[in-house]
Amino acid sequence: MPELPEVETTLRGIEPYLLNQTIQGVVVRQPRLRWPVAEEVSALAGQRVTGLSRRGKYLLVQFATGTAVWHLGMSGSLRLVKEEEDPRIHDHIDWVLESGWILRYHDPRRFGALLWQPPGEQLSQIASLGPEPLLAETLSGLSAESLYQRSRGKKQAIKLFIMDNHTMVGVGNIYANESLFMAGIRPTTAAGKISKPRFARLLACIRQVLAQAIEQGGTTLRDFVNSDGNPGYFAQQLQVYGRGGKPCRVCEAVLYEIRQGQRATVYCPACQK
DNA sequence: ATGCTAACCTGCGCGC
DNA sequence: TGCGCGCAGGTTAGCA
Repeated sequence: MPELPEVETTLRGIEPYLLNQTIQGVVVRQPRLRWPVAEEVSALAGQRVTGLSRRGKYLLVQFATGTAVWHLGMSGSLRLVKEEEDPRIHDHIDWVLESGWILRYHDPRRFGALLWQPPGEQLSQIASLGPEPLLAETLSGLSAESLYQRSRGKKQAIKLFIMDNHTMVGVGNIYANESLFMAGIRPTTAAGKISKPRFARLLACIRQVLAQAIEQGGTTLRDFVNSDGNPGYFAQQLQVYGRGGKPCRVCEAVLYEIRQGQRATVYCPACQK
């Protein structure tokens, strides 16, 4: 479920509850996630959260002894609940805080993960990530120029190219569809055939779509909830995602739905060339 | 390297 | 109503 905006929404929501808090206890009801829940996490009692950040779709929670690295997979969510609230099905992990709040991880499909990164080390999953789309170009190195260079000779469809975490992080299926619509680019076009000006436009659209989605608290299709348990509101602004067969909101043409890389792609045959 | 597929897992909606 | 199928915000391993 969560793409960059949902992870960012989660980060902003949990940060005030977690920063400088001491972990009182950890409960792992189901350790079998995408990878087994890191052993080190169970030993966090007594340790204080010194910082929180996001890298791509990963949430990083820092302690003096290392960093807990959370990924929400397709259906994961983190929320704050009061200590007396009973866990429900698929509530796999609790961090009990000294404040009386519990950070509770819920994930029906269990594609998420909770890993541990020792100080000075970097997990392979983090190390291989491409640039952050919302960082200033001077900091991230992501630019129309870099995308143009990276894509030369590639036959891979542009949609798969921008969803590839080596190209840039955070762009999942919803926002790839939406960004390409906004940019007027057909998702099946070979990345290697996109001109530099079109990459400039596409990158601007990706940034705008992600930023707007963050402002709206993310997109809730089924189960995404923020740290308060509330949905995000960006779904109301989706132009193409989930709208195959319906009329384009701009030109009324019937939106096409196809499959790319086992994922639904929706586009307007008239607006996107 | 590139590019594609299958796989991990649960739940839901649809057609029969 | 019940059952089987296909689909769902992600990522990686493995193959040609």
